[in-house]
Amino acid sequence: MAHKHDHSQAIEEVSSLMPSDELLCDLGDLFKLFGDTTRIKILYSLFESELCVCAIAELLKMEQSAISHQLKILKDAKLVACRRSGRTNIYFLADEHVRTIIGQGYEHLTEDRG
Amino acid sequence: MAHKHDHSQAIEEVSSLMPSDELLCDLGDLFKLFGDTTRIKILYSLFESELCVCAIAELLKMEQSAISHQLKILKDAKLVACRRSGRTNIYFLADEHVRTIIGQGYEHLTEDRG
DNA sequence: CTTTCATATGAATCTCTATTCATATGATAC
DNA sequence: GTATCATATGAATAGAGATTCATATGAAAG
Repeated sequence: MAHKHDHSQAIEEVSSLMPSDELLCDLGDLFKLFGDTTRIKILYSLFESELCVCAIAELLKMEQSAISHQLKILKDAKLVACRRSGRTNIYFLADEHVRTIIGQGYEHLTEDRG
Repeated sequence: MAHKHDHSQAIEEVSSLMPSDELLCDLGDLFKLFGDTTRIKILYSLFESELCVCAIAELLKMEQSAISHQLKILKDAKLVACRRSGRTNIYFLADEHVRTIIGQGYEHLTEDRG
């Protein structure tokens, strides 16, 4: 903490531009949702059409329980929502930011460097 | 895995639109980098000016070692880079997508719902 | 060359979290 | 009602990862 060379000026400048700790924390939590391959796959699978739980499980070749747990996380974060249809729960994207955020990441990965 | 109701058609449609497993995995890894408050703060602090390690540590009120570890992760991912200046290492953003991706998350959090 | 400063790094710890297993809930069919 | 299907959920496990501590490296000053 006690450093010898001074950078208090730079720190002051940057400090004044930094968002609140709460917002920065929320930002981290938001991106954490996208930071898991299973959740990314689930979100991507809902890009074009709504799907029931077992369709997603079959598509991703994963257990139904694992998918349900992740869907709950995404639902709590309001990134997906669902509606009942008979015995099945149909999930769909609930936030258009999902597309743009994943799209930006996609661009970053597929874009030629330059 | 063996479900009784059929959704093979929906699965086929979605399957054909899904990116490769490798890309989806890379996407998850990319967002994982933004899914940590410390790394978000580091990246944000580099938005306006380059900074040395101990300036970041002082700014975030964290130990120098913790910052160094996270900077290594960000550097390995090519999101930041650094240059020597005497005894200090000056870090700076190495990828403009950092701004846009964080910006999208910021918009999502601060935008009025509607 | 020795000392000091700035940073990097390896190991250990601790926390967080994704998955699995077992089971509960909720809805339809019979 | 009972049986079956679809989903949700709690507990346990296991793996990943963030921080700390101690120490190593690397550069400049003396």
